[in-house]
Amino acid sequence: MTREVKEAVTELIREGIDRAREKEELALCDLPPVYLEVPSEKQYGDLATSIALQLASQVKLSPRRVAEVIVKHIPQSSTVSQIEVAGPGFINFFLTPEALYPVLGDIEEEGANYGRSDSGKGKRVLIEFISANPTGPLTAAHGRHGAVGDALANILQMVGYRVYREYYYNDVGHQMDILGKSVQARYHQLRGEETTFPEDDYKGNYITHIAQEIARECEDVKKDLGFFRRFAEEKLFESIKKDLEDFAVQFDGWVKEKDLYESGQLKKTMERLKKEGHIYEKEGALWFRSSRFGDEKDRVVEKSDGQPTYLAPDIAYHQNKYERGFHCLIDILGPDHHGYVGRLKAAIEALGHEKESLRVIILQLVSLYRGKEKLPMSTRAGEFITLRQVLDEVGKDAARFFFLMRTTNSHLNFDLNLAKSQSTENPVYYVQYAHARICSILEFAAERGVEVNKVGEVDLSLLKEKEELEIIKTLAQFPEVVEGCARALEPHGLTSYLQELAGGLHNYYNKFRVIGEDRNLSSARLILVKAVRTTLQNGLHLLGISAPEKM
RNA sequence: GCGCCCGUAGCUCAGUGGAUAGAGCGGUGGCCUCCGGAGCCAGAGGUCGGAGGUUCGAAUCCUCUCGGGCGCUCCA
Repeated sequence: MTREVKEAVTELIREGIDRAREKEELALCDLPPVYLEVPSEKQYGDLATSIALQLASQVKLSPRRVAEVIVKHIPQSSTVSQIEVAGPGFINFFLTPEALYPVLGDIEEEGANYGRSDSGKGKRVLIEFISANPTGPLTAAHGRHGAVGDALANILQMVGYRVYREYYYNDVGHQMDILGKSVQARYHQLRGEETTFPEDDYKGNYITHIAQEIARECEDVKKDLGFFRRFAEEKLFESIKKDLEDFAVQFDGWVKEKDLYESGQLKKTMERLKKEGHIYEKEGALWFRSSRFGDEKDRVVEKSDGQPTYLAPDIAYHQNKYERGFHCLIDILGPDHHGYVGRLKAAIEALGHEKESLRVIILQLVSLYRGKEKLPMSTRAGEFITLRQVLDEVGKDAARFFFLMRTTNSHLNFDLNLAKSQSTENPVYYVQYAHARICSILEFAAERGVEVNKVGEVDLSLLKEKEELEIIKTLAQFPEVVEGCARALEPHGLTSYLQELAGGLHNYYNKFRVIGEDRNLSSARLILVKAVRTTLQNGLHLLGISAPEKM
């Protein structure tokens, strides 16, 4: 509901309470804040408050009695048509159509900005996601990270944060060595030469493809391990960037581990921790005293062979984020990294930052299905479905919608057959179809010479069908839905909202004609469906999904 | 053994301490002379894994327990 309406109703409730107090019908000392909610079911009205239940014990009356007393003293108003006391003591408000119509004007005026707010107050946020190392192609699981990270960034921008999207990867160290050795061994094998594969080698077909490419294109190059490693990294990164581009996932910055060594950031950060007494030596290794900051035990940051562990550059990286002026960090990590959160938070606290300034989303696993059949997902064994395969098979829009449909902390079952099917079962088409349908209505209006007017030129009070008012109420909720998604760092609320809005439109379309004999009525209804179209567009845009005019 | 996530309709899942726990799909029965049937409508389907507790009120919070997943390394 719009803020204006909510404020008006809240004011009515306060007035009701005040008057009851003056007449000494409520012995009240302390008034808690009055909250309004949108009731779970339509029969309970458009807005409701549980204030009477909260006050009951204080004023020593039954909750229902408190509600009745308050309602008795609420003055008449043009926004509210009916007030009821229901259930254990809820006060339910039914809004007048006149209170709803202004939403249509707001949407027309704000257009692509409908749903925007400034609640983020321009605060700078760095959101880091995917951050897959270039040791193989992006998998379907990375697809979920990409979809969630990108959509979340869009949503946060919409509510007034300044958002920076970043991808971090390790381009030095053990894993990259194994990558180089895997390609090298495969290359020698292709040439029929004797070779040994490293332990834990990467086994995917892409290793062979890279080796073949080297055999084809790099006849005269000196081929030491460094060469294989660099070549593989470059090739894999090219393909990662291409995948992201086709998946419409944007990044503002790329940070590689090597940068942290070369800029001195790693050294600087470690020295600061040492100086402040957060690092100690034991058994030839350097340990970070993370247990002092709530981690379950201390962690090695430099191994006894002098090499840093994975944690060290990661601490330096996060410190670097703060030094660049970001004081609100979001990391999206896989469930295999949840044990990592404690030490990371310990580190940022040791470096003088608020623990709460880092929010970590643990994004649960993706299981791919083809109908009933579960598909294998093992990076090491080289048996996995790549993001590229998903994109080729179901397309960007369906893939993104499916990745976004669930809460981040529950496992996602992704049925490729379902995502691919252009049928009623597939929610992404359901939503897009509503958009295309409205475009088609507008086209029809143009053919018939029905003018598409502005809100001010139309008699909106002709919109009095129950379905029309329901749609307007749904439209009015959009800004709050976006706000809620931002607050919870959960984009999935938007997918269900869009399904609901599309459902309202389809239902309406089947029951009523937008373009009919009555010109004035047609004009009013055109305003309504245009507002639905704008809102669908805005919602889909936030999710990175297209809003096609024809399908 | 310890930590995190999940357990809600046949299936996939929503549900920020509030009302008779919702939606989509599937299954059943209807709706195309009509702006796009990739659509709509109607009815069926539940001991919210289980047991205690907290309070005016618990799917939601706490404790225990059972099932599934993922971690628990001087790996990344």
